[in-house]
Amino acid sequence: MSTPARVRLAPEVRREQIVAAAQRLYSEQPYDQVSTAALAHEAGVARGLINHYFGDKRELFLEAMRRSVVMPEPELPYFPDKPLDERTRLVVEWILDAAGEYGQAWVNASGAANLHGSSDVQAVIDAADERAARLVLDAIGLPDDEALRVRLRSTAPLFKSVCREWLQRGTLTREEAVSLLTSTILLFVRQEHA
Amino acid sequence: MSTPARVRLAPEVRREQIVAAAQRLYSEQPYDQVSTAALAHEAGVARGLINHYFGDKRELFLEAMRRSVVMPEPELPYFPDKPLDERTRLVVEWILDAAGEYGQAWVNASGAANLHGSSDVQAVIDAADERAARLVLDAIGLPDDEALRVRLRSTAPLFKSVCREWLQRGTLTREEAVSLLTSTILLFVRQEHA
DNA sequence: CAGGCTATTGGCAGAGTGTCAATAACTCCC
DNA sequence: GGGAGTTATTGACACTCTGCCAATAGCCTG
Repeated sequence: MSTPARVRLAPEVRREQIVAAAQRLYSEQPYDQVSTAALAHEAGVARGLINHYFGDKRELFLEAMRRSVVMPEPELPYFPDKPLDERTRLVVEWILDAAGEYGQAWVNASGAANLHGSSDVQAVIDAADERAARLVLDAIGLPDDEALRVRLRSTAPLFKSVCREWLQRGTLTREEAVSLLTSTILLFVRQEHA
Repeated sequence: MSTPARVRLAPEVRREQIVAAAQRLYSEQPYDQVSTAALAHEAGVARGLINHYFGDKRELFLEAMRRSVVMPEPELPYFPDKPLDERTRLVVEWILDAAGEYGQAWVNASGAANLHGSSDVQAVIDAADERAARLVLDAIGLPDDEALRVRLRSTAPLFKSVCREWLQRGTLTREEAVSLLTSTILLFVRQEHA
């Protein structure tokens, strides 16, 4: 055999490998139906290694979630010369397209499933929403103001639920979704001045 | 001792007792940190009884969730003589007050925490949101139209996130929350005609 | 008060989780 | 090229948790 029974990798590489496997499994089954044995098997690794790298099954789950939940980073469109509402519409369209291609993970993670007030899962999602709000604010060309960011991040769950109606249920058209969300954003960022 | 070691109750009573205990525990700890032993102990019951009544630990969790997640039933205000936007505002105020008194559970349950597309938890929340949309539509005095209900239920997560900003983080005032949500509802139910 | 119905229990078997000392892959240096 | 050291990786062990089921004993009815 060309590959020895045991392969030794750089820690970061192995970490990635395990997280990737976790993302794969958790995209098909909920948390408590995925055993550490299954996770280890999918990653092609001994079960103990999961605890070595992540300490905890839950911690690995959170790490996988952090990756799946983040809005795709890159260049949001920016058109300084166009009016605010048009810039906003373009940003919304960009987000919806990204959601469409990028997969369901972002759409499906809109809040805490447990009833617990401050859960670790909620913290992960909050961080992602906060970051998204920052990016959008920047793309629209508004200052990264505390009050503005509060308003924008509270619309993040709305984005996800509207996307669900559009993508998964087909109860809204893309155009309707764009229109509703654009108007909402404008509503939220403008009402600050009132 | 006045109470015998074993007490025999009517099934519905015992069910309630167990669900109530579960609600109590799940409001403090996430799902996978609550053992069936703890649930049974809290309810003052043998562990096996949980499986007898609910079959599954998960099923008990979902039942507890169903109760915590539902918007308080009763009479939403209704003022047929006032204009639409004023009626809407009154309904929004009623909901926010209810959220304020009623506790955090409703606010905290805004979506699925796992990455899994169609989760059982999501189904419970969807049902609650659907029902809430129906109630609100009725209170505002609009017809229970499919298209309208789609729009309204997609705003449910927004209600929850705005309430979180207001109640838990204090980053929005009550008045701001009322104003933002009222405008959003009007936006969503009106844009249908466009 | 006896007998039956069934709510309730306790213990068992299997699966899952975290820990830890032992193992062996890879590197560095001679 | 080979030996020693570093540390990534493993496998087994102890423990907890879950679901199941036959045995038990409240409560009701006659």
